This record gives sequence, structure tokens and C-alpha cells, in this order.
Amino acid sequence: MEKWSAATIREFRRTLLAWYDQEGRNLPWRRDHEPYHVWVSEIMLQQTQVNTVIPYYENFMATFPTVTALANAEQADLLKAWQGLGYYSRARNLQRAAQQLVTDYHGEWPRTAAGLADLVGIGPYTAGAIASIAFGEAVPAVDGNAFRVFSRLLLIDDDIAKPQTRKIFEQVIQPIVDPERPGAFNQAIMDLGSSYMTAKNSDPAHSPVREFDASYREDRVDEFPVKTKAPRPKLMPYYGLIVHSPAGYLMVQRDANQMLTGYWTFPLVIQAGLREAVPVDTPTLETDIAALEQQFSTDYQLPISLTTVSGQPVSHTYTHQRWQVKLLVAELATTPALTFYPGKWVPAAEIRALPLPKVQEKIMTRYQNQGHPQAFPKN
DNA sequence: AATGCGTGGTC
DNA sequence: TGACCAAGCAT
Repeated sequence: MEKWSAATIREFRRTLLAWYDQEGRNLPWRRDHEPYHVWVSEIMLQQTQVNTVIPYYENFMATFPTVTALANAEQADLLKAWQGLGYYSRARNLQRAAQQLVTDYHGEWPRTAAGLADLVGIGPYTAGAIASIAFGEAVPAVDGNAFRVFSRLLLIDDDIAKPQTRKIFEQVIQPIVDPERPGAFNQAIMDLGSSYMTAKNSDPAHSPVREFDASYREDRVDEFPVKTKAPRPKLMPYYGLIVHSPAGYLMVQRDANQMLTGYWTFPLVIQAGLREAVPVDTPTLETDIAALEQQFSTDYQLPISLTTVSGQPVSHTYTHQRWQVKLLVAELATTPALTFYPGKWVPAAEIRALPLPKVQEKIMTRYQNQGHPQAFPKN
């Protein structure tokens, strides 16, 4: 691992910030240093690229312009504003933290990273980012960019997938952060990490800090950062039930024990769970359909007759799961009461007003493309 | 410490 | 198409 002298650190800061002042990106959340603006942008940017975030950020600020507005927002409006951005607990935690700020903090922001980290959804990285950018505290903001940039500059070969590695980087970066301009310093590292020092197709030869880049000097850029790879997503076969009556489509809101909490989908049944509830010797599509029909009839007092939708299952891959959703349809002549079923009938024209996850949109698109082109009008 | 949690872009 | 990556956090 490289070790920089005090003089090298001073020269690195000067070089980095001169480049940032000239070439730093003009981003919507950089128009001022309002803590609310910095906070919302940093939460949206977690594991999400800048170009994806920009339109969401603009819409979010127009819809929820202040901490108070966010604290008082309807959750459905919040989830709709976050729809498509992913990692939806971020949105729910954002509102919880806004409510914390209003009620427990009387609207006064903690002005240090340590204090900010007490708010739900704000971890070590985001605390450092807000503290440095909004309040000028000289602390590092160690995200994926910082891992990548400093592992290359200093030949740090610790595995960044391991939690304990964060501490090493924080200790290494802390003395390098410019105490005069910590926010600009941290943002400059991020801009560097998304331009000359990217994960793939990096261009270290033209980097403004190439003279400080030990990995470039040794032609070992591709060796850094060291990161063990994640396991494969687990295959999860589902049935997706498109149940239609004169009142509309049967929809369910996902509860707090499931992923996609608060978002709406058609009923989704895990195939393995279905066979657990109604065991048969050799499960087939036919036995599964019979089991589903029986379950709806007896458990929910919802008699349905299911038929298959032609085509391959709808496939949707998450970080840790790969869903394959086989679509089944039931057309009802009358509308049964949903006394024992935790869902609701939603008129076709109102479905798109609900917060929907991507997999639900894929299912709707598939169904429309299989002979029901006007099933879900966009208004 | 290890795992769960979304989506879109890129090669 | 699959694999990998992108401004992480909670539990």
C-alpha cells in the first residue's frame, strides 16, 4: 500500500479541486447545499446511477418541496414518486426520518456525521456525504467510488465486499480530505470515479490525478478494487393470477414482511409453497391449477376457473432472486365480495394510478401482447 | 458477518 | 443473454 507525505496530500487536494472546479458536473442537487436537497439526492443515488436519478429528483422536489411536506405525505404518493427507482425501503425510511426530524428534532438538522447517522436510512456513507456537503464537516464519504479511486491510487488490496474494509478506507482517506472544502473534495472523488476512474473502460491516462495513481504507474489498474463476487440469484417460479370481474382486476398490496412492501401486484403465488399446502406426487401445471382453484374456492370463498396465458413465463431478475412468473387467467361473470381475501377489485383504468413494481408492469405488458391490447389503458 | 433488498445500463 | 456494475443500509 502506498503512503503519501503531507506534501503529496496537499498537492493531491490542489490538483483534484482545481479539476473539480473546472470540470465538476452541474447536477440538480448541486444548485445549493440545502441539507434537504443533499439528503434526498444522496438517498436516491444509493446504488443508482446519476442519469437515472435526475428526473426522479426533479419530480420529488416539485412534489415534496420540504421536510415537512415529505413527513406529511400520503404513502401512496411517496411510493408512486419512487416507482421504478428500486430499493423501495429507501423511500419509506426517507419519510420516517422526515417525521423523526419534525417531531424529535423540531426541524433542526444534526450537523455532524455522527448525529446524522442516528436517522433511519442514513448509514456511514450518507452521513459523511451530508455532513461534508451541507455542513462542511471534514469527514470522508466512502462509497463505491471512493473504494475504487483510493484502492487504485494507493494500491489497497483489501476486499471491499467485506464490511470491515470500510474502516480501513475511512482511516486512510480521513487525513487526505481537504479540511477547507470537504464537500467539494468528496464530490470530486465521486466525479472522478464516474469519469476517468470507472469500474470498466476506465481512462487513467487522462485522469487529472494520474500522477498520484500508483495502479496506473504500475499498469495494474484492472487489479483494483479487489471485490469478491456475489452469489447467483436464486430461481423462484411463481404463478401470476389475472382475475377479472365486472369490477376490474384483483390486486393485492404487498405487506411489510415481503419485498416491494406497499406496492401493488396481481396475486403472485410461489409454486413451491403451493405444492407444500396441497401435496401431490408429481406436480404438473394441471395439478397446480387444481390446487389454486381449490385454495381460492375454500380458503377465500372465491370460486375461479383458471386457464393458461400462452408464452414463456414473465422473467424478472433481482439482485438475489430470479422470478419466473407463469400467467394464469380467470374471467368472472359476476363480482364476488372479497370477505376472506386480502385484496381489492381495481377497475382497469385505475390500475396504473397505483404504485406498481416493475414485475407487475411486465406482467401487464405480456398480457396485453397476448391478445388483450386494451386491457390496461393509460388514461 | 452475512444476507436481503430493485432497476437500468453495458458489454 | 448472462454477468457485472452503480453515490448503501438495515438487520
